[in-house]
Amino acid sequence: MSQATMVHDVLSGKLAVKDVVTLKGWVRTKRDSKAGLSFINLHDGSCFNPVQVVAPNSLNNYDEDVLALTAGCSIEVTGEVVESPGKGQAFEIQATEIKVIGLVEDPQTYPMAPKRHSMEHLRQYAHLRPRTNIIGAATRVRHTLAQAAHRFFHEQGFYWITTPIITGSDAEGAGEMFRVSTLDMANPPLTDKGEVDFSKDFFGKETHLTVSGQLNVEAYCLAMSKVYTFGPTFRAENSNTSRHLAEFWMIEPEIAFADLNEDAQLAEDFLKYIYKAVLDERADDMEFFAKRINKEAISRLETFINSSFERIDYTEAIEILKKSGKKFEFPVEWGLDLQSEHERYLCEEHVKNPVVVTNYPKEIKAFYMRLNDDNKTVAAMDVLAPGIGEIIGGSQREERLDVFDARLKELDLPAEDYSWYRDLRRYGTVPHAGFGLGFERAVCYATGIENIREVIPFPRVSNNADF
RNA sequence: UCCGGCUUAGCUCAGUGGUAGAGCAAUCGGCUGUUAACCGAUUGGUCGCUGGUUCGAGUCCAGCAGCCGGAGCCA
Repeated sequence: MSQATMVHDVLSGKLAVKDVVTLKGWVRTKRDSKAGLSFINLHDGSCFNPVQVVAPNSLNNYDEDVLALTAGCSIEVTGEVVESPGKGQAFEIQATEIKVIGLVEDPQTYPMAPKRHSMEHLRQYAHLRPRTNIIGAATRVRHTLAQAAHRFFHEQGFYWITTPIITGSDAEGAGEMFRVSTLDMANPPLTDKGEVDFSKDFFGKETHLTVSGQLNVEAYCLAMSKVYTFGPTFRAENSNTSRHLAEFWMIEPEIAFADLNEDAQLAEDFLKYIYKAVLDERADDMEFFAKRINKEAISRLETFINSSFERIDYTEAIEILKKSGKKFEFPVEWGLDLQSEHERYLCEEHVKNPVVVTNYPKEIKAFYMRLNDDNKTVAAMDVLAPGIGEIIGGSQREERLDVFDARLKELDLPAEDYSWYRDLRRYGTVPHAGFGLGFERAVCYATGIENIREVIPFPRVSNNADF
């Protein structure tokens, strides 16, 4: 690939005035001046702002090509970097040559016309929406968060474990699953009992898309000490909200010889690290989000990374909610799970910052969570963020085989389904803990974008797998 | 899955049972080192689909579809 100059190189001042460069990109807007020139705003994804290209009518293809340019056209521009005499940009390109690479077929119906569009409209054009300010900015922030996540773990001595996407385990216990099968659905092989015979299926058993890499990553944790997963996750739940996707990316660190406190500290350090990276590296995009999406987009991240998370025991949280004097739609009672409205009160009104709620009643939490000494609660935590709700769910895992087996029995789960997971408790077991972070929710929090479908390139939700 | 709402021009939306509207975009013209410029004009419609009520339905009713918001589930 040729070392093409990017818009970012020009606007950042990396290039010297009078350097002759060739830029390739897409037209965002064009303004013609009868003074004998046109102004073209060109973007190529390398940064938030487009570069202004000044096209004089002395160009030999000015009338036929330059005047015909509309939003979305792709062009190649050669010209000199100059200081801009106009307001709004320090540098611009004085074009000496403009080549049209691709015109827009019908400017009137081009879906990304230079005007305000609704998010629903952009979603219907998921293949064209990355050309817009907001999706471009969200894409860069998403990238920065992903890179920062890997960098954080790497610097802390974690190993990235790629856990399987297709799972033969029906014990992940985190929700409805998508089946993976090569059987002929119209005419499947049947057992004597008349049920579908999955022993004839591709893997010789029933398989699904993973709902969590946690159980697998625990195995690597109990050998490599500090590990994490970062990959796609699938939930076949018919949940229709701005916070859920059928396909999303999850980050799940797991640390050995650690308890819930260290887990919560890890979550805090991690979130602060990735959000600091966004503030440091994507100032241009964040400025846009603060201006157009959420006025507090930048300030709340600054507050976030400069204050320590409040930690509240579940039992304490119940007391706070009871004493709040607020009228809640759902009851507040020890033993009941916290509802969205309760979580929102805790982090948005009571603390006004992210809050870690710990030690939930065992009845409302998963089988693998470690039983506390009170025999009533488990060492679980939720990190709640204002505006998003639950951004992280984690726990210390039950490492004691006898306690784990008792818990399985209590929940009527067959021990044979957990044979390899039990092995981890039979051979050199150690206390360990981890959490799951919904990556898209983290992107929502960073950008202030409210709907999770805007922060993943091609969202998959029930009834919609277009593109 | 449940509750509520919406569906009218390329887009965003007005529209009181009686001739289909605006802004933006697009096109044309004017003006201008312009900044999602400004001024003027023009083009653009099976009012989501099916049925019903009515002399008459974009408007009222029913069904269906799609989308949006909230809830549940969760990350």
